[in-house]
Amino acid sequence: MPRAAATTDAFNAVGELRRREILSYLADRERQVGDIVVKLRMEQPSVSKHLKVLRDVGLVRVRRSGRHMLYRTNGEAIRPLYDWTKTFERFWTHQLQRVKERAEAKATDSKKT
Amino acid sequence: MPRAAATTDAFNAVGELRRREILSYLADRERQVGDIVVKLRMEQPSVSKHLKVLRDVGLVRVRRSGRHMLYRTNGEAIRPLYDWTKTFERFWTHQLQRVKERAEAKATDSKKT
DNA sequence: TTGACATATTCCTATATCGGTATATATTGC
DNA sequence: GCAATATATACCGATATAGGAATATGTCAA
Repeated sequence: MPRAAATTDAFNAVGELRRREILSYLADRERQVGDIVVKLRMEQPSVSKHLKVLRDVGLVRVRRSGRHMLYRTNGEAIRPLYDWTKTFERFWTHQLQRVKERAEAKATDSKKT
Repeated sequence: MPRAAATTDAFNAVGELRRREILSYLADRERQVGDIVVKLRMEQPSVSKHLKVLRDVGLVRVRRSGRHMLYRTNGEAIRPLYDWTKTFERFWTHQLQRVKERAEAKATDSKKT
């Protein structure tokens, strides 16, 4: 059994580097497919296919404008990923805490000497 | 060409639901493989294989203790994922902002009437 | 209507899984 | 050393890709 279809799971969809690049590129503003092709230097069919996956999983939105299709990132769909990763936040904030404490301890030592 | 190997990319490794479950389970404390098997109701070989992927990509750490292997989540390795998702944070914070503003506007309206 | 442009879809191939079963490799206690 | 326990690895089958090339679909402009 292979992995769950990318079109089913945002985590999975984002597992592909190219798709992350596309999402970042489409975060700022609407872009047409051709812009992605040029900017990210990918084949047009490849871009269309990635966009389909992202659309199916709700990570991007589209609207037609004449001959063009304008895509943009649906940032809110990334929130579940953010929330999940955030449950591990203590791992690095504690790390910073420790670094900070050590620095302070050192500063105190310096004063003593 | 299939997707980049899961052992190469933490995003990809985390694209698998079972592995996310394992990571969450191993976040609190060290656990031996058998515990994961029982808790998450997975076949032992399956767990070992997922753990190998997670190990290869640095998402978990191991140490041997007698006959057991003790695994724990390396939370810091999740930080890059957190950082990436966080670049989209404005999408939902702005959303909240708007909700808040609308609520305030409504409150003001009520006062007026 | 026709041609040009923009995007989507289809077909093909190679490959990376995932789960399951069987087996191999520790490590401990007797 | 040997049985028992814990974990890892090997092998198999089914399937979901990802990219490339070719083609289909859709839309505008003349």
